[in-house]
Amino acid sequence: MTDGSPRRDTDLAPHELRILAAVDRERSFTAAASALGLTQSAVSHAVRTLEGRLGAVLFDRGRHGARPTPAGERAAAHARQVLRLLAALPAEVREASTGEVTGRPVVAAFRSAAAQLLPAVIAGVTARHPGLAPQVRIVRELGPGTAGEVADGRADLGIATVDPAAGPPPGLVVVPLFEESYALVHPAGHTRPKELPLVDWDENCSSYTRSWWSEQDWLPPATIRVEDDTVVLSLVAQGVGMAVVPGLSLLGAPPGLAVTDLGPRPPSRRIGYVTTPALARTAAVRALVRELRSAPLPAGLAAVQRPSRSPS
Amino acid sequence: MTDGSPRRDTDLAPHELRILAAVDRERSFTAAASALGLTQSAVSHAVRTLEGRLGAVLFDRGRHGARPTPAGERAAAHARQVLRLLAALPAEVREASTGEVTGRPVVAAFRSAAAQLLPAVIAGVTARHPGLAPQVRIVRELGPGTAGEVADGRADLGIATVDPAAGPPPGLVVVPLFEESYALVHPAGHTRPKELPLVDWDENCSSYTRSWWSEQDWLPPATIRVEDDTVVLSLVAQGVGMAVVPGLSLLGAPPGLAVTDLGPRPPSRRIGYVTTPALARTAAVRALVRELRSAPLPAGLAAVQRPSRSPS
DNA sequence: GCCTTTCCATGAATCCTGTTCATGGACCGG
DNA sequence: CCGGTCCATGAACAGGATTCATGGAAAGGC
Repeated sequence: MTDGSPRRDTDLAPHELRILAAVDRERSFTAAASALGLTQSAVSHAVRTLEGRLGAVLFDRGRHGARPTPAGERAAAHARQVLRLLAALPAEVREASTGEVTGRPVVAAFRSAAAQLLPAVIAGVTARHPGLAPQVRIVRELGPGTAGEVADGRADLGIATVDPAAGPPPGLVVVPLFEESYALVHPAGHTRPKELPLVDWDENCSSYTRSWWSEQDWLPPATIRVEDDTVVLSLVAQGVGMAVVPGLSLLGAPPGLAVTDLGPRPPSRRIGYVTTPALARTAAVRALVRELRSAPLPAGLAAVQRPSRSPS
Repeated sequence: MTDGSPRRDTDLAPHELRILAAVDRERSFTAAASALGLTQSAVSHAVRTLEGRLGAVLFDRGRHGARPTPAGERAAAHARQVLRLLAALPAEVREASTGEVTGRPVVAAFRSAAAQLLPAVIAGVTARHPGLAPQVRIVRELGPGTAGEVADGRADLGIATVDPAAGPPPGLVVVPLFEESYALVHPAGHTRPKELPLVDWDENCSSYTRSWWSEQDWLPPATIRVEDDTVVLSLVAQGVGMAVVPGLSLLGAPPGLAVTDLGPRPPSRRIGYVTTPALARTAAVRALVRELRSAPLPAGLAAVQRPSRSPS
């Protein structure tokens, strides 16, 4: 049932996958070639034969370079996933043979998590496994966000906000780890913070706070939208407005801020990790997840009950 | 960034992974070779270079063949995963490029929906996607009903009656599609149908008609309960009683029946589809849902306003 | 013990194919 | 109209995967 494609001769070799990914990223054959240390001709030939084998045009060639078609995008994303898994293999073998955990897993995280959560995790995991050198990749939690990074093979592990209502995206494993409450920040010393405009930022998936807002009789007089939660905080610190921000964003906030609880049932969001089933079994990712679980919680975070594994 | 492990010379090619998997499975170089249509020598060479590249002994060679070491087992398991992922790539590209959807999705539906609603959908979707072969599974809408089939992984898509009051069950997506009115059926030519006993059936979740009944001053003299709506109709056709049935059940009714409207505000129920978030993203399920939406409405059904998608 | 069988190992030869080289064509901006 | 910048293409090259033809080692039969 999973089948359905006519058996082609050969399957795609790693270097072909790499070419695919490079062209997709660089949007140009020549750029991809030089990025890979190859000739433009090699890339051209490779893409050509690939397209023949897959029976689809993968890139629209034009004067402006090579734009991936929908098929090309899918192919490149899939290729990156395969490459990622492939890259994990040597480390796996090494771990099984010498018991040593190695590798350079890429962790994608949104800014505040990378800043407040990951340092302890990275420190802990490298202390435990000297051969492990995690790479952190900061990604805005917009659109596909960190989960998209994992899905597209650009990361092994993603730290993401988890919407418990939405099911996991296909092919990904999502596990909630922490629950994080939002709090009200306003300029220290301001007498009536509620009369200030609300400062919000793009990444703040307002769905987490929406239900809370709907229960309030208070509506902010205006909304200022900025790019980043750090900008939010500095604006608030300068007295421009107030904001409702999650706990992680508050850590490392500039001075001049006052924080007010949002009552007994503040809005909250969940933070967890995202990976693929295959990568979840690798020693490197397991070590990272274990460290994430055992790392000391920053203030404002609460561990989420660990769901017991249901027998399949 | 696309990188992941300390730079080895080359990374493992698919045929090497295949050899790894085959030797692990066959526990013999020669057997693996013949299974792959290769020479024993080729396998030997390949394993040798692999071991060199990975820096670990993968198989214990002995008189009885080749036994995988722990490292070899991990390597083979990982290799199989990579191969599986790799195998999925062509189908994915094909789907994205030609829009050709393949697969054998299972659709669970209650009888009348399967009989009146699905034929057009199946016909339409297979016409549009020759590679798609949906399976219909008729389920009595009792207890967990079609939603239960989806929740238990026995179906990809369920056609269910939707109670707008009840929230969606955890882990499922429920989307209403049609509104269907109930009507009164009675034997054709009967002078006083309201004096006949009411024929009802198990699946008829009376909650949809209850509020209507409570507004009537008319109460049927007796109730006959049967198993199935087709039985209801044939009993009514034989003059045994009258019944209040939804529009879908009326289609394809036996002759000898008269249908009477139940006034300006007849009881009604909603029919929609049920699936999981993950399945909702698959091309097969999406194609089916699209077809459900665009299929011509059988008489007696009205489309439900399509709720707009909230941004994530 | 010898001989046979069944494993895997190994070096040289072969064939395949990925890559480069050296072009050519299409298009855009001065 | 002329560089400049893309990608395409055919022929030549080079590297490596595979085969061929061996050899060594161990186990079982006699």
